[in-house]
Amino acid sequence: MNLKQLSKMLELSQTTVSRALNGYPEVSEETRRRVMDAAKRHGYRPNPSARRLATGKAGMIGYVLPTGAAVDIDPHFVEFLSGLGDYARGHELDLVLSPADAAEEETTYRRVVANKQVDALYISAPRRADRRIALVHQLGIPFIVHGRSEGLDFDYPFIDIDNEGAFHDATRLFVQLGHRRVGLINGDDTQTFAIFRERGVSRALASSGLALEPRHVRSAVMTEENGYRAARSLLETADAPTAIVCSSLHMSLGVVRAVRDLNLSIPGDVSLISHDDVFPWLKPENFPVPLSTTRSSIRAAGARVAERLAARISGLEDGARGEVWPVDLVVRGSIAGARQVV
Amino acid sequence: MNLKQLSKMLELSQTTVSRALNGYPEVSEETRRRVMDAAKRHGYRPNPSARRLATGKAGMIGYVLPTGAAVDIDPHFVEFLSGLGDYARGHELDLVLSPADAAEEETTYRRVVANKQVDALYISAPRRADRRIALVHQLGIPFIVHGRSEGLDFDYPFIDIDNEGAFHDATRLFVQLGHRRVGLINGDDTQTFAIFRERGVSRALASSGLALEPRHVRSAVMTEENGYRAARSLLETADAPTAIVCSSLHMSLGVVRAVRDLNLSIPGDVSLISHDDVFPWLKPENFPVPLSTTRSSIRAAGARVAERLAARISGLEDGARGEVWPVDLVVRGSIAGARQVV
DNA sequence: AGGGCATCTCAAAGCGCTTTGGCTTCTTTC
DNA sequence: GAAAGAAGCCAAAGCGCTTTGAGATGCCCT
Repeated sequence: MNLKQLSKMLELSQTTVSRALNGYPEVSEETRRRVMDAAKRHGYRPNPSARRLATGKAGMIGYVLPTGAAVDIDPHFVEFLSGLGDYARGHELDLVLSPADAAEEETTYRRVVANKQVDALYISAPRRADRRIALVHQLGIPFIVHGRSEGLDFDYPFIDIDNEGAFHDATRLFVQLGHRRVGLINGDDTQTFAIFRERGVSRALASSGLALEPRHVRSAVMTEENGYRAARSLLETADAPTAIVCSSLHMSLGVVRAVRDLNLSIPGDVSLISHDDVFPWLKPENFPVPLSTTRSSIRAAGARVAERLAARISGLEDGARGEVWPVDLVVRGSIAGARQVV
Repeated sequence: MNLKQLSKMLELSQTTVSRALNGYPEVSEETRRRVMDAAKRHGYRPNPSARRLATGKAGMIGYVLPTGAAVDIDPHFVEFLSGLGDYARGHELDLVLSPADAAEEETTYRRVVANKQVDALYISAPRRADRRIALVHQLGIPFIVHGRSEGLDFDYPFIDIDNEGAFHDATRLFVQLGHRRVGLINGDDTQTFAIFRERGVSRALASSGLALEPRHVRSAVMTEENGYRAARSLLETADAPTAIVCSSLHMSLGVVRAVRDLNLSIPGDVSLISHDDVFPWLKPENFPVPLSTTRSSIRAAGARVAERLAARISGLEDGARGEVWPVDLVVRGSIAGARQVV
């Protein structure tokens, strides 16, 4: 059943039927009702390919998925996706994933935009002065950044959590508990979120006259293994930190293992606060010692990104508003006062 | 630059240019070369929306993403996706994710197919007599199932790992080591993979005159927390199993925690073999006691699914061939002989 | 009564591609 | 040398929608 048939059936022109269906004002209410009814009764649904060719609108949002033999998609992605889905279903908004490896990323963005495959796209895990943001901004397609990038000479819409604030607060708590040597096990430090987190730790220490020693900082892709390595190398030194802020739960698994391997204990020898993106499959309260965390649901962020993307597509939102979400600091058993205040 | 302009420029008809570009035979080699050159030089790329309207081909593969407030996307998905991406990039094959909650799943499949949004789709995590498979089969769109479903009255193309064989072999090893009470901590037992795994354990026990006691079986969504619960309830009984086969690494994290909480040890009191889908962020060799595993890369499966999907789209593959991949059994420190052979 | 103005409807022109059917021109065959 | 066939190209008709520009129709006002 296509528009032609439907309009013939109604003895109206395609124009009128199309307008009635799409809510244009130049159609009488009666006609509109009649058309709507018939459409519903016959299960008429406009062919998206045709509509798309005519309007240039795709009805989909896009994401260029970084892939590559040496690239692993982060498990955070799956939770973010759950959130996107939460909004997208019920809005008949589909998501197009365009895999691209780093070398062809720009080409892929250009292709996706030039082909009008999607109406809007989002960018995640931005780095400093992220080129993708600049590119997409310049290409003029609606977009939202999940996270932030510094060093760009224009504003752009984003949603991010207060990484700096979170890690600042976590660190301040350590300081209040008497810790003077605080370590940071961070994610990949080319990413903005990691930069902000380090900044938060630094700032909190600084306001108590302390400093974040470079030798107390580690950063790497957030896997259990890297968490283990980082923790070991941090804890095996002479003036090891007595408290650690860690960027992910997966890394924290490694930290816990390292602490145990070194015959130390949490929180007796080392206090630990981890960031928690809220995964269903791994919860900080279920760690051997329940983990204190800075918590922010990445799933909620996904839903919000989808919502704003939809708003931008339909013109309800424009401008470059950035949204920064506060982060909860949840205290559990993994922290204690410093053994001896120096 | 569109076809019209390009053909005008070449002083050829659109027909000829189109044919030259798409490799039809009724174009002279010289003309083809000329066209190809011009196309490349001017960066001409056919508009996919137009092509799509004309041909009905979308150039994308689809996946109906189960979502819902109570539904969490499994982290396995992200690794599978990495695999899909491995193949898809370089083939300019995009993936369309259509989120749908359980109640609307069928509608969504119908919509996706009716709209010709994708040329093929895949289905994962099938259940017994999976209705999605029946639906998609009936709708006549090319598809591949990742996993298998039993109780369907037709054949269909799939790729799956030998879940039964894997868990059979793991269990047989336990039996050979003298274990007589083997427990199973399984994933959601409405899913086929879980059914196969249980079957594998049963069969191995049976061939030694043993039986898989229902009270030694647990099944739930594969999270750390559920692993913990399952292990505790299994190990706190009088005739607790001395060896456990577990369906996922995340669950195994919980098992390890439970064992420790009960002041037991691995492999002293309990031997453990886990299935490992090969996640970059969590590796069995890095468990407190390195975990023996049945190993199969879900990422590789993703790549293979994409490859076969592409083949089916282009008509290189048809029929209902099922592919079953063998699973490695990797022995590490988490298993030992039974303390006392009864 | 007739000009002016809404209001509602329509025919037709795109959107940019593929594909059908037909038309030349050239080669082959007997 | 005519018939047959092949090779190479083209005009035009879709694909199914949106949107432009214009044409009816009815109503009000002077």
